[in-house]
Order: sequence, then C-alpha cells, then structure tokens
Amino acid sequence: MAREKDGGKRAAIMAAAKKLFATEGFHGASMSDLARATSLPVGSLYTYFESKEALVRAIIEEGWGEFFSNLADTLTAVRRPEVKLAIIVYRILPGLFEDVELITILLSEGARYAGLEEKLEALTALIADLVLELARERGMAMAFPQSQAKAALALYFLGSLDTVRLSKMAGLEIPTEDILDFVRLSIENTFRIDLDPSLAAALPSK
Amino acid sequence: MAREKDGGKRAAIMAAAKKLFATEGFHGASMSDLARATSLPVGSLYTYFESKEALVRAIIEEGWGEFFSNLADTLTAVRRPEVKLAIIVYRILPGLFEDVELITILLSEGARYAGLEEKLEALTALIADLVLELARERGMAMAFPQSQAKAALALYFLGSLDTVRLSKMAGLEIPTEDILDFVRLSIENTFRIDLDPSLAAALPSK
Amino acid sequence: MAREKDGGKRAAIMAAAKKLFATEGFHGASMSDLARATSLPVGSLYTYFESKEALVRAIIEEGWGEFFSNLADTLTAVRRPEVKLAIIVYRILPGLFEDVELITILLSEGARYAGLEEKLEALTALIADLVLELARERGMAMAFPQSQAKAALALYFLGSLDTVRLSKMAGLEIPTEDILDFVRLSIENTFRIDLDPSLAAALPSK
Amino acid sequence: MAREKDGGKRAAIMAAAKKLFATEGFHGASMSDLARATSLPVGSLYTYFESKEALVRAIIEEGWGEFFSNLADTLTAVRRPEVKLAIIVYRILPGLFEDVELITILLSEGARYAGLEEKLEALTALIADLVLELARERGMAMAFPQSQAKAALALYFLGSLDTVRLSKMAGLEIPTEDILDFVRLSIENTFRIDLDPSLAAALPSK
DNA sequence: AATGAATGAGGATTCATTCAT
DNA sequence: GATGAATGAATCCTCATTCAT
Repeated sequence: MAREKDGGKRAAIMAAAKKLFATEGFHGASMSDLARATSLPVGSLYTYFESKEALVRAIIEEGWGEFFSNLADTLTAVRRPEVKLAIIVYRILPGLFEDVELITILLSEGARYAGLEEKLEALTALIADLVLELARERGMAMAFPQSQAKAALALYFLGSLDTVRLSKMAGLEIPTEDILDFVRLSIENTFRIDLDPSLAAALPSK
Repeated sequence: MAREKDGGKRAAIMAAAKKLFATEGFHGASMSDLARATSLPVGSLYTYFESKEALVRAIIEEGWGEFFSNLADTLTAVRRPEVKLAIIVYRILPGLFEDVELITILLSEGARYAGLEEKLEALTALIADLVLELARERGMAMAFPQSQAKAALALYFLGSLDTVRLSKMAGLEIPTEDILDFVRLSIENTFRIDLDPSLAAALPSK
Repeated sequence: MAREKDGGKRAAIMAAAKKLFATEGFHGASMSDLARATSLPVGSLYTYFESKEALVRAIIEEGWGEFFSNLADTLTAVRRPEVKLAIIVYRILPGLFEDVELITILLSEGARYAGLEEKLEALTALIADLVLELARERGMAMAFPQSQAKAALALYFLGSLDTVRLSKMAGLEIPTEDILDFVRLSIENTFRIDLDPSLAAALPSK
Repeated sequence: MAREKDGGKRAAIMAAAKKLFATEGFHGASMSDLARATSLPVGSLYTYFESKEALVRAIIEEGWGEFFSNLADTLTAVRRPEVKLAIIVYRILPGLFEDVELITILLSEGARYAGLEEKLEALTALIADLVLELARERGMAMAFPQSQAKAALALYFLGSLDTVRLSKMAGLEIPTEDILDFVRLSIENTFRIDLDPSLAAALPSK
C-alpha cells in the first residue's frame, strides 16, 4: 500500500499559505516562498493541491465552511430567534473576526477563484429567513423591503469584514470590539430586541 | 522646443489602466497589456508614470481626490447640516458609486501603495464633525459613543463600496439604488431627520 | 529523489560566463547570451547562481581562491625563502598569467562586486612577510620603507596583470614571457638573489 | 548665421561625463543621468557628441592627449636626459596621477572604444628612445634587452595607474606619494642616476 | 509518494538614440 | 540649434508547474 497523503502536512501547507497570502497578497506570495515557509519541497505542495488557485480555494472553502456551518447549525439547533441572533453576534461573528487572515484573503484578488458572491447569496438567504421569523414573531412590519434587507445584510457583513481587515492589516485604529458593538446595537435598534450576552452563553458551543 | 508631455495621453493611460486594474486585478494586468490597450509603446507608459505602482497611486489619488474635494466643498459651502447630508447622500455618494472601477481598485491589492487608511481617517474626521453638528442642533443625545461612530462610519463606507463592487463585478444581484436607499434610511433613522431629495437639488452641483 | 544540482552544469556556466565576461565585458554579456552559449534556458542559470553579480563573484572567488591558496600553501609548505620566491615566480605567477580571462574580469567592472582591494591587502600581507624573511636572512637593510614595499607590490602585481590583459586581449605585443622575465629580474636585483628555475622544480606541485 | 556650438557646454558635458563614468562606470551612467548632471536636455548631448561611445573617446583622447603632449614637449624641449626624466617623474606623472577619473576611465570598459594599446605603443616608443639615450650617455650596457624594456615600461605605467585607481576609488590604502616615490627610486636604481627635484623645477611648466 | 532541478514565457523597467516641434 | 517626448528592443529576473529520479 502506498503511503497515505498526510493530513497534517496538508493542514500545515494551508496554514502557512493563509498567513502568506494574507500578508503578501495572493500574487505576492510565490509557491517557492510557501515551500520555504513550510520547509517542504515545492513538489509536495502539488501533491496536496492541484494548483495555487486550488490552494486559495481550499483555504477560503475551509474558512468559510466552518463559519457557515456554525451559522447553519445554530439556526437549526436553536429555536428562539433572539437566541439565534445572540449566538451569531456573540459567538459566530467574533470567531470570524478573529481570523483576519481569512478575511483578508476573502476580500483579496485570490477570492476571484472562490465564488464569493455565491457564498454571500447563501448567507443572505439564511439570514433573510431569520429576519422574517423575527419580524413575524414581534408582529413588526418589516422596517425594510426585502430587497433592502439584502443590501443591508451585504453592507453590514462586507463592511465589518473590511473594517476589521483595515484595522488589523493597515493600522486603521478601530478595535474589533467597537465594530461588534455597533453591529449589535444596530440589530437591537432594528428589531427592537435585547441581545443579552447570557442568551448566547446558554447553548454549548459546537 | 520638443513635444510637450501630452496631458491627453496621460489621461488615456490612466483611463485604460483603471479599467484593466479593475477587471484583471493589479497583478493580473501587465504593463504590456496596458501598452496594447492604449496602442502606446511600453516606453511611453514610463514617460508618464515612474512605475506601475506610481500609476495606481495616481489613479487612486485622482479618484479619491475628486470625491473628497466634492465632499469638503459641500461641507464648507453649505450651512444647514441636513442639506449637507442630503447632498452627500443624493449626489456625492451616487457619484462615487458610479465609479466601480475606482472602487474596485480602492479595495484591491493596488491600494497597498496608496495609504487608504489615512484617507479613511480624513473622511472619518470630516463626517464626525457633521455628526456632532447634527446632534447638537437636534438636541439629541448621541446615539453612539464617539468610538462607535468611527466604527459605524467605516463600516458603512467600506460596506457600501464593497457591496457595489461585488454587485457590479461579481454578479451579486443588488442594485446600487438599494444600497443607497438603505444608507439614506439608516441615516434618517439614526438622526430622526428627513432627507428630502429636493434639499440636494437646491444647490448647484460643482 | 529529484535530480541533483548538477556540478558539471554549474562549472559549464562558470566557464562560459568567464569567457563571455572577459571578451564582451560584464555589461556587454547578457544573461541571454550566456544562456545561448551554454545551450541552457535562462531559468537554469538562476538555479545555479542567484544573480549575474553572484555569478561574477563566484568566478572571481574561485579563480582568486585557487591562486591564493597555491600561494599560501607554498609559503607554509616550503622553508627556504628563495625557494618560496622561485616557486611563486616559476609556477604560481605563470599559472595565473595563463588565465587571461580571469585577469580581465579581475580588472573589469565586474570586480566591483568582489572586493578586489581586500584580496590585494591579503596578498600584500602574505608577501610582506616573505620579504621581511628574505631581508633578515640576507642581512640586508630593506631597500624600501614598509610603505613603499606595499606600493611596490601592488604596482608589480597589478602592472603585470594589466600588461598581460592588454597583450592578450588588445593586441599589445608583449609576450607573457617578457613580463615574467622582467619580474624575476627585478626580484633578483632587489634582493640580490639568484632565482634558479631548478629551485621551483624541486618541490612537487600541489 | 546659426548659433555656434558652444565650447563651454561641450567642456561641461565632458567634465560631468568624466566624473560619472569614473564613479558609476561607463555602463552604469546613462545619458539621462548625464543630462541631469549637466542640467542640459538629452538632445543637447547629441549635438556635441555623436554617441555615448564618441563621448568616452573624446574624454580619453583629451586626457591622454594632454598628458602625451606634455611628455613629447618635454622630450623635445629639454636636452639632458636626466632632466627629461626628472620632469616626467616630478611633474608629468604626478599630474596624470592627480586625474583619477581619467585613469579610471582609461582602465575601464569604456577604453574599449579608444585604442588604448596604440597609445601605449606610442608611449613605449617615446620612452624607449629616452632610455637608449640614457644608456648611451652613461656608457651602460642596457640592464634589460629591448623586449624587456617594453614589458617593464608597460608594467610600471599600467601598474601605477591601476594602483592609483584602486587607492582612490576602492579604498586600497596606498598614498599616491608612495607610488611616485617607488617609481623614482626604481628609475634611479635602474639607471644609477640621481633625480633631484630641482632638475624638474628648472624648466617652466607648459 | 517524494523531491527539487528544469523550464521558458512573461514580468517590470531601462536606455541610447531619434525627430517633431 | 535646442528640446525632451517617443520608441521598442533588450535588460535582469521570477514563477507556476512538470517530471526525471
């Protein structure tokens, strides 16, 4: 039997590539740089990833996948919409915001190869349901028409990602906590809801 | 006397570069591509711009400069803060949003060479004053602490830019109009103000 | 295991580069010229040498190193100073003078990258000791003050190299033998010594 | 009538080029660099010199010409050979050695275009006569056969130039004075002559 | 599977010279 | 004559990928 492809090595490559792509840019980091960073021969990179593109794609897919499945899990596992929101806002978003490297790559030229827009569509769809739920429960007329809700979501999501990115990568002085606070406050105002942190703590994290 | 450096040629190079950088990415567009696109010999590109970096820098500087001076002009030329806001929201932002190429470059790796964060700081400072003015006039307690205002502004600004970019460049289906509507509505809600389009129309555009 | 870096290829590149740099000049010979001369793709040149500069440096280092270690070996392996001189003058110098390509490069712009002056200092130091030894043994008052000895050595060394170079590369009609004869005679006169060729033949060459 | 070619401008170009070629190398200094250094438009350089090559050639020709005509003048104007030698050694050589820039260019790749070897032949011929004269007058059997005299002269001449160059341009620590002293001493020893400085002072300099 | 040398098209940039003005 | 923009071949070097070992 031939040796198995080594999962640890694959992970190591992805980790190093994530850092490199984030700091140097997709084009700024060469496969040789990556080989050096991982102390692996160039050839090996190609036994784990078909191409440089495939590598970014994998990084984005994994990062996004984790974020997205956390989100989906929460939405299905939890019943009360305000708890869903609280978990998103106190656990899932902060987790994503921690990962500046992923964010940077997500917003970079490398994302060209990863279909960011479809991911956003899926996200939008998921949240749209949550919003509907909330509106129904609270007997609210939706503050925005559906189309604006989509714009609102994209704007908030991309806006926070980009703000986090610029803060951490380019020295813009805005603490991630301020961004999160603003997002929470906006949600609370929009849905006239109270997002108590304890709501999020109630459920065990995945 | 020899031929004068041709302003039209310089502009043509910038225009072509803007399009190329936006569609192919800063690294994806080579100077040879640009030469072909402008029907100019490579060498000529370098009589007008010291380097590829200098070229993006010029594009960003020019685009941002126009946007920013429009903004600054409005803020000094107009007295009533709600009119300032209306002009920003009905004239200046739409103008900026029209220029997807600029937006794309602004958010790309090319911006690495253009100090985007300083530009954002300047923008933030300008708007912060406007917000204070508004709050004072309306006798409102500020809805957010100062720090969150900064986060809020960055988030809204970057978020709309990025949403516009993805809509127009990557097929995310969100009309620019929805984005603008959402921004207006948010402002109206935040400041309990009414941003009638006619307020903006009142003043002659620059 | 992948192919090993091929020492023969490295040597072939150096040999071809040596010839090219000597005949065309460091700037006159392009890396493409070298690729053509070696029937190797340009890229391969760079798997063996980091840059064009590194390539000249290697050539100079190797050539000088061989010359210098021959010299140093002789000085330590042999006891009698007149035998040392004889070996230098009948074996080591002629060997160096044979290598016009090396000499040409040594005296060219390429040497800018190779610290010729430090090499000369080292050479001077080595010979200075020999001269002292000789003077002491022969009970001679040194003909020159120390400082002039340094000037004398540099002048003789650089002068012979340059004369050899111009003879062989530019058609100046001075046989290498004449240059060597003159150097020998000068030494014999200076130290009132007799440099019989047989003294040099006595020792086995390295 | 058209404006005359401006001699001052031509001289200024040559002076600046001399400095640039010496410090940056012939290839290292571009015509644009030269234009900047002279505050002259590139085009003007070409109204005074047909090409970059022609420019080095002119620099070498002028520098060498001055040196050589000084030498020739002395040899014809003065009768006693020891005075000739004294003038050469106390006035002409020091003058040449002062001009490191010229020396550097003379020994550089730029000299490729200037026929250095013919110049050396001419110099050799001139000095050979002087040597013969001396030998005859002093009733000496020539210390060297004619061929070695040629080698000796080339070696001394090129050697001192190269030593001066490396001292002043590359930090080799040998004062020009030491070089000159050594040359004088060598001549005095060779021809059993006394080169009193006052011999040189006797004649008015050109 | 592992390795890392090999490849050569393509990258940004320079530069001597020309020539329209 | 003076000017300096125009030119495009040529410069050094990089890099994703392949493939012999």
